[in-house]
Amino acid sequence: MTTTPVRRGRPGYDLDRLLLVAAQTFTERGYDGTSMEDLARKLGITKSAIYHHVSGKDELLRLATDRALDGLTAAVEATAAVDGRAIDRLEYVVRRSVEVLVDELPFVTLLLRVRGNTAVERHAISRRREIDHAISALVAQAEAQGDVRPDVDPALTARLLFGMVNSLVEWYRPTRHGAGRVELADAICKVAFTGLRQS
Amino acid sequence: MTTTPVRRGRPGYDLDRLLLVAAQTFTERGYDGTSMEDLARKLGITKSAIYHHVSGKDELLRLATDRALDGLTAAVEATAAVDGRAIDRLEYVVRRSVEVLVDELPFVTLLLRVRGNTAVERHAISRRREIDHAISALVAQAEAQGDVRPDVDPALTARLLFGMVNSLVEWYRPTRHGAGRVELADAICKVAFTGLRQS
DNA sequence: TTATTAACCGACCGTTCGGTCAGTTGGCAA
DNA sequence: TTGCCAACTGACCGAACGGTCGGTTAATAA
Repeated sequence: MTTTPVRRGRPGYDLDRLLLVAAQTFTERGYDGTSMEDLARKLGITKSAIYHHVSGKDELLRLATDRALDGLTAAVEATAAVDGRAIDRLEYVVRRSVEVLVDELPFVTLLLRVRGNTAVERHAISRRREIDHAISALVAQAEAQGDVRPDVDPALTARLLFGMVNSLVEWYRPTRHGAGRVELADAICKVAFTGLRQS
Repeated sequence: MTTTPVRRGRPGYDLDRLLLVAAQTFTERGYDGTSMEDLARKLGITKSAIYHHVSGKDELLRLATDRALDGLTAAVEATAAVDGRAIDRLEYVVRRSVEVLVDELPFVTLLLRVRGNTAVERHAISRRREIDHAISALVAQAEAQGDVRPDVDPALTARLLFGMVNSLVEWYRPTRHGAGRVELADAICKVAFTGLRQS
């Protein structure tokens, strides 16, 4: 059981609330387009107060992207525990990924915008690449087992699949309390695995 | 037959070359992350020389995104001339879109990163929305004709389809002279229309 | 040769940026 | 009621930003 740590001193923002606002604003205005003043104004505190919580702007980015990556990594790792054919594990990781995208939308959206111009961004991209490789290997395995179409390169298939899944951050807007999360995953799996054509 | 317009005065960069470097750099470092000095350095000219060609940074963005939008709009409009069922026109517009994405990669990539924080960005998003609506209507029509699966909302289907298509800008890197453009469109159509599952 | 024209240079301006620092505020435990 | 400590403030700094301007360079047309 998790006990709330004893909060001492003057109450105010904790890191979680700060991170959420930072991730949302970085996504909305872009990392470079967001000034520390912008964040401070949204939080209702001064710029220098932010430096009480983090060492600088790039630590905000690091913590926010790490949060998304931790969720996605957990989704991929949970897949290993699923038994069955590779294609079943693939569908499972798609469903888990959709859940993470919805639950951690501001952080995953930010992650998917990162391009690798700073050390923090390169670290995030490196972690993303590991996840992509794991999924790509899963697709290749499913193809070797005869469950994925053999006429398309598995690496390309994996990219198209997660191109579709990740596009979620471009248009999905949360309804109250993540309603329809499962229905969304259902629809994505239907279209991705059996195609949009009526057969 | 197009005649090259008579170039007078001191030779140097023209708008096209400038736009290409601008689009590439905006994509790589982000619009706000790119300074006019950065562009000047890449072009081998001074910052002020850029202002001879354009009125300011945001005009560079406008011209670059317009170029992508003109290509995509042309792809959608060409679809109207195709006869046959709606699903055939849908496949046609996917293929034409892939061509545009490949041919105008730096400009389309930039367009897909734009978020709507300035007037120029909002204009680009507005034009994009028109294109999205046209494609969404096409999917709805194909579903009404019984050629697209009826168990997924057509608007969602359209988003997933072009989520997949547009993801191309995230991983596609040009081979010399656009080789494999058709094969790429083939693979995307296969996966999108009939699914990645071997049936 | 000369006029015309496009392309370009370098110094400069006001503003905003990320970040620093010495001090102040306020809730809680003892 | 006192002492502690996390949370926060406001003034400030050097650097980088987008943009301006008056003048210069190098091609072509006449």
